[in-house]
Amino acid sequence: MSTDVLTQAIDPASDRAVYKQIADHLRAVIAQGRLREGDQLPSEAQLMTHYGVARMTARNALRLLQDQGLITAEHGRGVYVRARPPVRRLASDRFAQRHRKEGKAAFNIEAEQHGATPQVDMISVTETTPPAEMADRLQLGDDSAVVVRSRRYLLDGRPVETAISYIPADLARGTPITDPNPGPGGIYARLEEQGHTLDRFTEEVAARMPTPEEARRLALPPGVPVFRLVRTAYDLDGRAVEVCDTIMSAEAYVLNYELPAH
Amino acid sequence: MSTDVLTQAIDPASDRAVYKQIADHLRAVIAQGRLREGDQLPSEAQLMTHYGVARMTARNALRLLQDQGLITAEHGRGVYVRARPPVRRLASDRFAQRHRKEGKAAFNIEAEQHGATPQVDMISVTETTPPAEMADRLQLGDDSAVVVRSRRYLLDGRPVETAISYIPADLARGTPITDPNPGPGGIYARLEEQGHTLDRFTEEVAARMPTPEEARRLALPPGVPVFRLVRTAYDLDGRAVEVCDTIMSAEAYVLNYELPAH
DNA sequence: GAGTGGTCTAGACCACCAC
DNA sequence: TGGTGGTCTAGACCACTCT
Repeated sequence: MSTDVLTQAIDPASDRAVYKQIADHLRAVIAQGRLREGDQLPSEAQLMTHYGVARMTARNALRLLQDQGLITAEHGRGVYVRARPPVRRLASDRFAQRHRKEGKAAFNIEAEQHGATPQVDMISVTETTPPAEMADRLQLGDDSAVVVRSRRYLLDGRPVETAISYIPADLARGTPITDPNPGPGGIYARLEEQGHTLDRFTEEVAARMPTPEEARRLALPPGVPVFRLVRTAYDLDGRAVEVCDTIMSAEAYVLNYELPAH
Repeated sequence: MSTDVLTQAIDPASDRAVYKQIADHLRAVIAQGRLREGDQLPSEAQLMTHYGVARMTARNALRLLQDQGLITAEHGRGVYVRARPPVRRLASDRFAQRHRKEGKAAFNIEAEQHGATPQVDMISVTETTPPAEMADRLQLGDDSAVVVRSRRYLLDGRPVETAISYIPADLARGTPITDPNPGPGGIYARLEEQGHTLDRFTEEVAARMPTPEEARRLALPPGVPVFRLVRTAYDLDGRAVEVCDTIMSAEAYVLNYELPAH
């Protein structure tokens, strides 16, 4: 029942709030490895009797740890030390031409390297006018038409990222880019076939707490932030040919970049 | 008193918890711009009377928004829509040699571009053995000596990031790198003076919720994640000459990178 | 002193899970 | 059926801020 990890007592004379002291104890137990990933924490009732506090006080302690991403509560089952998903390291060359030429999209290449099964769902393709932010990045007027490709990526059945691509409509019309499945190599391969050889990408990385909608779509537990990664693809003429707005569980990713020193 | 934003009523027949419905209302009010940055939300007492709920229910609604980083509670004053600090965009060329040659450290260059006053405090320099992770990155044994430089950066008096650098001791001994103030151009300029011309950097970007210690050192309000950015500097021989472990308020930064497409 | 949020108590009923 | 967490009530005392 994991009551055996409850060794410390609280100090009622301390200025520190009781629930924070309890959280400190539990955090230390986890940090020391006395409770590991997937292990069950003492129940709220056990915390109440051990520390001699009301239920709200015990719950507040657990909430603190939950907000820090250390534990998850499962209704009717118990509270557990959070199991971290395997981290995916995104290399800075993941969009290199040599990978496209093998006829594979970046996500699939990457999934295979990890021995995971890639999957894409919630695909939609529409044509509309872009949000102002995306129009700016594409160097287009707000009233220009863009093809919007929205989809969600999964690994082994678990959602890991959502992405929305914006492509100027004049580049996409009449090509497989407007199809839900754009074919081998993905839309970058299709753009290059249209004569828009890709030259470089820029990526903007931000991190924040998810909106409720994002938490739902990515099945995120509380206390897990998301990356927002906005990638712009430029062709050899310097024209922005695509902007991709990606939301990823921050827990599941480490982003790798190379910077020249000169 | 901002009671005027309380227009909606809750639906007691709904399956959705009452506190979540209240949070939804308040979130919508903020999203619509009817409450802006710095504006005060209704007090807990006002929420109780308006929605006809107990105090805990009102507090739970506010806590939800706080965990999402939308509001901050100030003891004795009220609850306010969170004011976002100005975002600093970190360019991928910020460690370029041309900047070092102007005799400035990357942080100072960048602060000036934003018209902010840079400052560094909590500086410490010690010599010790590196944590295993850092020893790996430096391609050193665990028992090798490294010089550890720890410091905190502030803009206009507000902390924005902490950084810990690890430099192989044989590169640092007898140089200003072991001084709290390493001189113009920072430690990268000193390393180059020692013949270790920098060739490239790698950066690893992760994001997560801060530890309590990190939240304290960066004065982070609840609901704000941090970036962890680990940069490794390599000289022309391919030797890792420094690893820098940086923790930054994710709210205050957008990271920009350039990726070649070939 | 009045109003605010922070902490804590002692109960209640509910939904979910495992046995 | 019993244990778990989720929600909610109705109070209490406290620390902090502003006037």
